[in-house]
Amino acid sequence: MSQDELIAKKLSAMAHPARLAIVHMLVKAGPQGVSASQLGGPLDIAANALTFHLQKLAHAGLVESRRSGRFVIYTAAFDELLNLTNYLVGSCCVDSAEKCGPRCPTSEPSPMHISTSRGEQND
Amino acid sequence: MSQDELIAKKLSAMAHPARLAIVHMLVKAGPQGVSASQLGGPLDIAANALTFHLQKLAHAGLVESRRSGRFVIYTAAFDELLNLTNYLVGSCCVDSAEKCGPRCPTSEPSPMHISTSRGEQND
DNA sequence: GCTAAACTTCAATAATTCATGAAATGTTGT
DNA sequence: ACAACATTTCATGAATTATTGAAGTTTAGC
Repeated sequence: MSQDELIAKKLSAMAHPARLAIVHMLVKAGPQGVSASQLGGPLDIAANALTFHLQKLAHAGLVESRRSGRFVIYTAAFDELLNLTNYLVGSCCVDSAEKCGPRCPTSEPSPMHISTSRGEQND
Repeated sequence: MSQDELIAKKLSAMAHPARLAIVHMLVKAGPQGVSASQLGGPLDIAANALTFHLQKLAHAGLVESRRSGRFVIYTAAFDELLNLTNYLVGSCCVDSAEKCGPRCPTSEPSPMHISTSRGEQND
């Protein structure tokens, strides 16, 4: 899977209002995570639909899950999310830096520039 | 259109390898932009397919176009892209900041936090 | 073991998206 | 006006994605 295909898959996973809201809740919640039912309640998503969406996000590597009693706790995959955002604007105007204005995201070092130790995912 | 729907639309627009490659080329090119044929050539996309993809991106507000002679020059909508990336990780662990680690993207101010003067888009 | 709760799987349908070929539009130069 | 180039529009079919209802699995408590 090419880099672009991998990134497109992640974007595609988030390109749905329900899933975006899920990711947002998980990002807000931080590393402690949120159980599936805690997500489904406020967002008003049926249980099976919730599973569908969470699996899509998990398959794209954007969320992780662990079991805790009868609950399944989901957490955002922060590294992957940061990778993603960095990719989107991380190479602004490399072909013509001198023509880019002061708001260019690469004009000053950003804390977004992190590297993970993960290899490429093989579907 | 809700905030989530608007963001989902933008993500959806980029959730395709060809469109992602287009955005990447435009971001790399900076404000000067690139003509449609200059995009289509290297990416090996048929002219009509290219139009399809560019329109999807334009409709999501991620690219802008202007005519220059017989060419149509496309540029990335940098503000919108930055808005987008900021949205994705901009509210990390607001519900439990103390439990988030040092890599939390909100743990130090980021140059990504910009505000635009644009109102909400009404489709 | 039984029951309820939390979650997942399955199956069918509806809706959207993408690729392709053919035709049309707009622009430049002769 | 004409020819060539750049881009867009239109129409079709294939493929993917989302929604819904029903049934199945795992865990905790009695």
